[in-house]
This record gives sequence, C-alpha cells and structure tokens, in this order.
Amino acid sequence: MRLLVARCEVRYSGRLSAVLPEAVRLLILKADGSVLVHDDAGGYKPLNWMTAPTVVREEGDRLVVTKSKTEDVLEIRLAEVLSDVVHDMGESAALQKDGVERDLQEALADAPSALGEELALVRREWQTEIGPVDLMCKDPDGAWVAVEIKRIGTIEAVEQLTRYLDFIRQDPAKSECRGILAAQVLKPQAVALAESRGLRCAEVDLAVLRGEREPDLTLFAA
Amino acid sequence: MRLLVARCEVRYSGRLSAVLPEAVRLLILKADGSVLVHDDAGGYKPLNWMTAPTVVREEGDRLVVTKSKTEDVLEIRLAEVLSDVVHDMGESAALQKDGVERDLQEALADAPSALGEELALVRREWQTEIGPVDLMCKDPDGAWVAVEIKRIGTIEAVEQLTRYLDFIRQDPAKSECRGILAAQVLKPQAVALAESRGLRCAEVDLAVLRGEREPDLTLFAA
DNA sequence: ACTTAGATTTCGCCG
DNA sequence: CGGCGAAGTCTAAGT
Repeated sequence: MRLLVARCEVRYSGRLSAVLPEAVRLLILKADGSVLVHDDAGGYKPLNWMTAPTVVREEGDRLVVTKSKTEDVLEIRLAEVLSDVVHDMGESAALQKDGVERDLQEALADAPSALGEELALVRREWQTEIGPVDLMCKDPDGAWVAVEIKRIGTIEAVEQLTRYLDFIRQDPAKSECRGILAAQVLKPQAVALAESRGLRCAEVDLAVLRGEREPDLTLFAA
Repeated sequence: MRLLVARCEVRYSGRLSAVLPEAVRLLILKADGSVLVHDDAGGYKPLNWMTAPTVVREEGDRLVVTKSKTEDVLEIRLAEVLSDVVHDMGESAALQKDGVERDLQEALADAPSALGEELALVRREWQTEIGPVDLMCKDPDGAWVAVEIKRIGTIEAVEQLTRYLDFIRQDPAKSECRGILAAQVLKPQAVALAESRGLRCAEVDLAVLRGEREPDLTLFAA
C-alpha cells in the first residue's frame, strides 16, 4: 500500500465529471489497484476514487488512473508531495459479521411462530418469477403466508412484498396467500402502507429469537 | 489526520457485530473524529469505521471509538504499530460535480421536447402528497404528462412514477395524466414494467441535451 | 431531529 | 457478464 500526502488537484471523468480543487489530500494506492482520495474530514467516503482493477500511470507530476473497458479516468496533478511511503501489509483476513439480514432470516426460519401467530415453515428462499420470497409458511388452517424479512422495514420493503404477492397469488392454489413484513425496526409509514394493503407487520428482535434475551413481558405483567 | 499502519484486531458492535481478525491494516483518524480501517485491497469501503462525530479514547494498546447517543462501539487492539504519523492537511475545498440527476433535470426542464414529443414545461418539482414529480408538462392537446428523471432507469423508478401517478390522477382534471420515465440508461426490465403499465420511457444524453454533442444520426443516414 | 431520495453508491450472489 | 438486492449503506436536502 502506497500512502501519499500531497497538495494536488483531482479530476474525474466517466459516469460524471468532477473537479477537486487543489488542496492537501491523502492518496491511497492499494495493492489491487484501487485508488482513493481522502480529505481530513467527512469520513467514510473518498472524495474521488477508482475501484480495482485499474491501470495507474505516472506521467511527471501526474497520476493517471484508468479502467479498461470503461471511459473512466481519474487524473491527479501533484503540486507538492509532503509524504510518500509504501507499506507491505502482508496477509489479510476477512471481516466476520453477525446480525445481518441473513442471520435474522435463519433465526426466523427456526422459529417462524415468533412472528406472532402459529406458522409452519414450508421453504426458505421460495422462488418466484421475480425473485425469492424469504420465507413461505402455512398457518394452522393450511393457508399460505409469505414473509419478507428486512433489518429495517421501509416503504420499499412493502412494495417488494406486494410485488411478490402479486405473482404468488396468480397460482390459484395460493390466491389467498397472506403477507407478513418482518423487521427489527419498522418505519411507521411502512406499517401504514402495509396495513392499507392488508399486509401484517411484525417487529422481531434477533437476540430474543436466539433465546439470548427474554422477551420484554413487563407490559403484560400484573 | 493521523495515519497508523498497525497489526491489529478490530471489533465493532452496534447495528451488528463484526470481528476483523488480527492483521496489518491502515487506520485513518480524521480531524472531524471519523475513524477508518482500510485493508490493502478491496478499495472504496473501509473494513470497519465510525463516522463523525465520535469520541476516541486511547487505553493502553486499545483505541476505543464511541458515538454519543448510540450504542456503537469500535474497538481497535493494537498488536504492533509499524507507523504512526500525523499530517496537518490545512484548508480543504469542496468537490464540484457535474452530470448528476439534478443536472439532467435542469437540462430537460430547458428542453422537454428532447423526450421525443412536443412538451411544454408547466413546473419543475411539482408537489404531490407523497413527494415531488421531477417535471410536470403538457402536450399539444393540453394533456398532462408527468416526467420522472433518473440517471439510471430501474424497476424502482417505474414504481416511484407509478406511485406519483396514482396520486396525480386522483385529481379529476388530471385523471388522464400520462407518465414518462427519462434516464441516461434504461434497464430492459424497467422498460418492460413501464410498458406493461402504459408508461413511456425515454433515453436521454446530457451532452446532446446541452448541444455539446450532436445526436447520433448515422443510423438513419442514407 | 427526522425522513426521503440520490449515489461515479459498492458489494456480493446467482443466473 | 448482467441483473437484483443488501448495506453498520453514507450523505445531503427538505420539513
């Protein structure tokens, strides 16, 4: 990894055009060809960048970064180099995450009745023509129930579940299929839209699902 | 800006839990409190991070980054510091962009007929109950036409335009309002969905709109 | 402060 | 390789 701290001007041209006026920036040139231009504020996002794979050419005081197969060009004009160091980072290791949507889906697949009614899982990732429904279940009456799972339940999630149901209900055997939107956090507007479409919403807690934490029963306690 | 190159292990806990096994990483501590953990590959996104504002504490071989008002915690255990430098970046300057959706909207507002039919602009950002329609126009027959503008026309853009039209058409005077999805790039599936809903699609080129480039007429040339 | 929509979104999966 | 959906999305703008 090469780290440059330099006063420079950066121009990007490709999906759009952008000019970054001359100032002191941090330039990161990664081993895989990625190039990032960071400022001393406004974290997370680089001001300019080019994702790998790239071709980096050094032409005098300019670094020209291009991508094959696209017309993207990132041009960095170095006015003053304050620091230029290279570090050998050696072996890496991947980030391990827990608590993403998939984890919630697995937990709910193991205990679908956590959705507030007695449900039996028929299949996870039930395929429809337009994509997979997260959970397909049956209630005690044998009625079909499609479940869309999100970490955050938004109006978009309701739209998505609606699209799935439109397709699922085309099958006469499932014309009465119900829909449930399950999420760790439900936006009020999503709940409103869902109810107006006859869809049920359920807020679920991953830790409770896994039995790591007891459900909050104080509201119902005597 | 403080740049650390160190062999370290990083743990994040908050919206989810994540563990980054011990390896050599680049740590960026920005002036505004942002903390980024970057690897030597996989550009753009940091492996772990915390956006400003933050509170950074140094406890022995650990950097503990927290955010007030949330339960987010980023904990970095430094096993071996290979480099630790601070740079004064001085004044900055903002990035100037051209070619984003807003620019496309302005260009189309100036020349709505570039959408392939004679249209007169009535208003930009026409307010509906659920948000603003990008352009509201009238055709030569005096019929209303709502235009949704996107850089990339996806199925989601069709859904959005559909939602707008549902509201617009509730007004008896606009019950026949047509809809056009305008984009620099149209996804085939979006075109298919739009057509199935009686919506028209139009692909537009910003440079052509601005008269910087002539429309490609070679296909029709003798 | 909260919500909405854009982003050079990036990124990963699956066809 | 394209399409689709998730992301600790982030970020800026509007209310």
